[in-house]
Amino acid sequence: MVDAQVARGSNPAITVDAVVFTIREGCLQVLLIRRGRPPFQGRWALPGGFVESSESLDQAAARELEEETGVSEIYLEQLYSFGHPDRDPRGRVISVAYFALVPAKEVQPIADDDASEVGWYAVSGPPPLAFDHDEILRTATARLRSKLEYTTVAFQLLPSRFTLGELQDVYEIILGRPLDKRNFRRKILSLGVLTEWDGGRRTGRHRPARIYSPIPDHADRTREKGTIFSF
Amino acid sequence: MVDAQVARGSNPAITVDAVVFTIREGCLQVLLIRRGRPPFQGRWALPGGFVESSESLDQAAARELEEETGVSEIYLEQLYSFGHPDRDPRGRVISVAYFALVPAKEVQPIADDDASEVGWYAVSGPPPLAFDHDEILRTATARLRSKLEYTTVAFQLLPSRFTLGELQDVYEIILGRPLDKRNFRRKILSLGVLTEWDGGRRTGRHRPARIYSPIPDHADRTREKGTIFSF
DNA sequence: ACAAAAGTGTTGAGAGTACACCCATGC
DNA sequence: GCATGGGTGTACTCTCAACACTTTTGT
Repeated sequence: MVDAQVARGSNPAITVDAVVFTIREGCLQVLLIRRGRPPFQGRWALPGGFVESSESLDQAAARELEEETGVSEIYLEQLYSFGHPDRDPRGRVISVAYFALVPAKEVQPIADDDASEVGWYAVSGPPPLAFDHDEILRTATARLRSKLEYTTVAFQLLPSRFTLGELQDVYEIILGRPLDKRNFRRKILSLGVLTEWDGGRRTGRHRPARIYSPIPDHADRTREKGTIFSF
Repeated sequence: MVDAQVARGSNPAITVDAVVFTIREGCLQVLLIRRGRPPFQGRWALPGGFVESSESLDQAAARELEEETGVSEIYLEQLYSFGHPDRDPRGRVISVAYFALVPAKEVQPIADDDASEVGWYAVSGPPPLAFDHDEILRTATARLRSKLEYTTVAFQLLPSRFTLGELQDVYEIILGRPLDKRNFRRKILSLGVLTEWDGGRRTGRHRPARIYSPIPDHADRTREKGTIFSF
């Protein structure tokens, strides 16, 4: 964030903030940066920044995200806009929040000049956050849980190839409860959006697992009627 | 809209635009105003205006809506933010769109100085709209259809007391297909959010109908698991 | 051999869907 | 008496939920 932009003109400033989720260390985590300047200097905050004049909101969010994570082509969707008049002590700042899902292994957070530190934190116990970012985080978490049940966004938290066991882990972590393995597999496979990859099995300490990947043109299914999932 | 606000400072201007739906003349209609000044002078547009410095986005939307309709306490929810750099020919303007539902009989649109005319138009065949308001309208219509199926927002399109026949008409109009009367009534009543009003029946040309109203603390049910409706 | 994750079917309950007739009133 | 919307029940289908054991590998 650049302070100079806040006060210019009579119009509010517009920022784009991103809630970037991943699954790491067995829990749902969110990407935070430590602020290098006031206000809230030293406080953790969601990555974000001002919208530039030639870019759309989606482009601004994608650019910010690429700056913080080095990754483009990640799942990104607009979440909600936050505009309480006193949410930023510097003046009127409206934040258009986005919500992103990344596979943990493909992302190495990058600290830039505004952010002295970058890190992943468990959503269940985040540090105190700057501005109203705790509210934004709660909103995003609720949206993620909700979308798990009627879309296939969860695939975005995994690499392009994964086993059904890994996928089930993602669901169980986010929903916070165990799921029945047989019902889970039957339902996922019946969606017809996964194909078995015949390049091998996931080898490990135990019985090798089949590897699946989303079918090529699979844009995350949203519900046409009824829920896709209701575990 | 006030032109002067667009260009001030380097920040984008922020507007709040509202997609106000109602059921009228047997179809889903939207409130439009005819623009009294350029750009798009004479073109129909969604009601809206700039956010004032001391108000939140929700408050700005509610204020604009009250100015256009004379009604407060209407159902209003944030829809989406639109920010393509060239969506407004005057310069960078970001619109936070809201979505509102009103009972037709309780609203008498009011023309103000910026709007030479105000009127209801069928969503199925609206006139050409200013800016990207056709995209906003499509987004809002999709959201309304979607929310019909897992919430009870449809109640907001009717007065506080209504018959099940009137409610079914609302669903059929918005979803665009006939519903089975027996299944509809069973499902709505099984939600337990309506109470029969014992002050009388809806008398008319035919057999008098029972009158219901939402139970007092009924905040529109969102789904806990599964869909509430899947007709 | 044993520990650990992979993989596989069936049954019962509940929700959704389809479907047809009588009732009460105004005209 | 007739036209019109109000009001009611049942049978079939399909999806969801609960539940336990065998297989395959690494160590």
